[in-house]
Amino acid sequence: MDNKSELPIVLRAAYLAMHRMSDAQFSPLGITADQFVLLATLSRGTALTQRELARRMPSDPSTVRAMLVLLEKQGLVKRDIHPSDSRARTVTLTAAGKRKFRQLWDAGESIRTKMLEAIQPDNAAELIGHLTRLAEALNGLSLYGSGLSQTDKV
Amino acid sequence: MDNKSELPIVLRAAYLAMHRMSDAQFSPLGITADQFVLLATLSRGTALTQRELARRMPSDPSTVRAMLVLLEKQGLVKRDIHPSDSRARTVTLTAAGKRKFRQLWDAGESIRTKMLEAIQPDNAAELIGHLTRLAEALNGLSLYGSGLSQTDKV
DNA sequence: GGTATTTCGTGCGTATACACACGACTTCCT
DNA sequence: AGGAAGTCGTGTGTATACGCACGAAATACC
Repeated sequence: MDNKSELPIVLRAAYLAMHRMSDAQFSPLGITADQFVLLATLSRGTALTQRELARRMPSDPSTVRAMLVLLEKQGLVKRDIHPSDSRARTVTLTAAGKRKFRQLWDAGESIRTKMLEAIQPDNAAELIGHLTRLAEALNGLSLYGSGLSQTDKV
Repeated sequence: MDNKSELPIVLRAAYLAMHRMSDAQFSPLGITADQFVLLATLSRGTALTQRELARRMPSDPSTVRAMLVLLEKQGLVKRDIHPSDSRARTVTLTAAGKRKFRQLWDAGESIRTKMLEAIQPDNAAELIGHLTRLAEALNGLSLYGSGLSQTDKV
């Protein structure tokens, strides 16, 4: 099988493996891998709208809503009405949410370390570059460069 | 954000982008991205059991079962009782399944090309190697302590 | 200003992903 | 042989992922 055919397969395999391991690692804390991504995204941006949160994850707005409902039940996030746009709702981490995220971050350290070691740390920057370009090409737009409110670090 | 923290994020972004794009591309043919993976796996192995099929995808046996039920309804796969093990069922592509897979393969060519171009073809082998090692490391990762649980399948 | 368009969140439907438990069957061990 | 242990497929439950359609509200346009 040539490279062109194999690339999608190994990309899928690597992601699913990471996802499974993350789910298992976070499970004792009552959080899924995807919920961790949401919390992490929230921890880096304040009072995001659901739409903007979905764009940054990246994920679908209706998926994000379902996740927020569950996280709200656990008291980890809070949804308020947007101050200037009554259609929108702003999402923020609660104190419990921030605390939980710190625990999750620590719990995930072993996975991040394992990943970095697997590819040899020297290759990380390059791999990240490739994956980023891959995502950009497939999305047809830049993940970090285009459009909307772009107020934080890149 | 350092490399260690960013790698999981871009891996996720790249996979989801590929998955979304594939779903959109295959949708006119009535097939999902994951169903394509299943059909592709079947096209490379004859009379696999559901378990073996799940292992190769890789995916969960119960997920594979649900997918097979749908694909069977479409007449693309066939499930027979295993000749020597009455617990198991062997799965094969029907003629319609093979035909559909060829169409899907062609329909997916543009995505594979786009992916290869995004990373520059010269880097493909290296990227594949990194992702493969990533998946292997994560699949063999023990949750408790420094593990020695090994995946020792063929 | 008033209307057309766009955007936001919601709700619904389908398909994955995986854990877990269960019954049926096979294999292993003695 | 016969019981114990492992394996296969099934069924159920929860959480994503995403498309689509809806009502409400903001924005654009004339």
